[in-house]
Amino acid sequence: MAQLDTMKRILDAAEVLFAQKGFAETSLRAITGRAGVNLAAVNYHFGSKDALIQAVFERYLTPFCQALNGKVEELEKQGDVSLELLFSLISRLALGSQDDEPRRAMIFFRLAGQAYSQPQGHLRAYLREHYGEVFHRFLGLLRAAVPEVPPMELFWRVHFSLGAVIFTLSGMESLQAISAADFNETVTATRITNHLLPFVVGGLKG
Amino acid sequence: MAQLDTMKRILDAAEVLFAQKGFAETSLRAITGRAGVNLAAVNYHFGSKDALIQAVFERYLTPFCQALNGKVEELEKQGDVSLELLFSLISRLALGSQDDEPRRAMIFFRLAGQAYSQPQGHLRAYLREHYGEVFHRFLGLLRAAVPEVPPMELFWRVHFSLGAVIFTLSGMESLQAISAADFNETVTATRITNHLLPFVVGGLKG
DNA sequence: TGTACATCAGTGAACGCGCGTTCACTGATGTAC
DNA sequence: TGTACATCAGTGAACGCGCGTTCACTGATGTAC
Repeated sequence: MAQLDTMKRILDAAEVLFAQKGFAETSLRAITGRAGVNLAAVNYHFGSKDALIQAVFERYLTPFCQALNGKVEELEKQGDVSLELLFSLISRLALGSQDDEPRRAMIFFRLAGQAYSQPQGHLRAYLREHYGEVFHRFLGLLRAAVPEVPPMELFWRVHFSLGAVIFTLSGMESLQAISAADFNETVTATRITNHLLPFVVGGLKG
Repeated sequence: MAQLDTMKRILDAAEVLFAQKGFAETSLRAITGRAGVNLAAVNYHFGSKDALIQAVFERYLTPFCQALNGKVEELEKQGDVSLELLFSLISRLALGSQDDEPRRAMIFFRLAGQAYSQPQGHLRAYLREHYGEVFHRFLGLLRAAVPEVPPMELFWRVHFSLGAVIFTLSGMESLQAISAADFNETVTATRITNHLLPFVVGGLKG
């Protein structure tokens, strides 16, 4: 147990447990137990439980948004971008930016769903502040891809799409069970994305 | 304070608070405080907090599903039903089945979202057992309305639609703020539904 | 009609429990002289 | 090279707090004889 990897062990454990059971339902004792570190280590390294939650987001979002930012810049110069291309870009970045399996992406979307549905939303405010700019630039590309949809309508439809994605990837565990029973296809994040793409594209066009 | 309305007062308060802050984050003390009744009254009337949660669902879902059941029966005889008709049916029932404002519907969808994302899902199992049949009959009508979409694809798209609806109505408070800032339109459940309908229809058709 | 008892909605105070956080402490590593 | 001190990751035990639940109790209403 080297010095520096205590933080990493905590982040890894927290990520999994937060996704599995939610922020409030996951205790620091559960996290430190899973990570094999001392209870007080969380407060020592992160300061508080809230700060730990934020750190979990940061570790995923920062590389993702950096990659997205680069791609957006590229596409802005290029012009004339299709909806399909934009969404396959997002899904490739979300699923593949990490070098481990897409389980990370699933975890992340579960977290995002929770962050979004937290009513007081200090976490949402934080995300908006740090990653809002990339989001707006992406929205610009989107607007150009479907010029026939008025801005307000597009705002709504992007939100609906976000809902479909987050809701689906949040509940993958239960979908796993249902899908395996009714059709014998195992559920993976990649496969879900393949189903999602035509739905979202169809929905955005109306 | 008559005898029987203590239960109603508790249910009313719980409904609002659960929707506002979530199940786990809402304490019995907050509920009974808002309802103006004694803390112990919840356990006296409902047995436990979990049972109270279930009762809140029942009070909304039972009349809704009864109404839906009747309509489905009607449409099954009729045959040749369009997607648009099916979804406007659902939205009319969800928004209008109660005699008070559609705030109830918003609350309900918020609750549904939470129930769905609870991983252990005893509540989900309960809902499935009690209201699963109506859902399956409705799904049959849906299948007939878009025969060109294969069953598995439809399964996924229905799930995506559910996600869009629940996610959106769950987060209405925050959307309220964003929408009011960017476009000056106040957000109501009815208005959201009008935006949702073309999105869902478009998405289902692919 | 009057008395004894049962039922039931509601109450106030306390229970034990798990939570996030704090604090005094240890022991290893680095730095100054 | 040796000693004194500072820094820092990590620890174990305890803290107070809010939670869901329980329990003995009250007081009103209904019922039997």
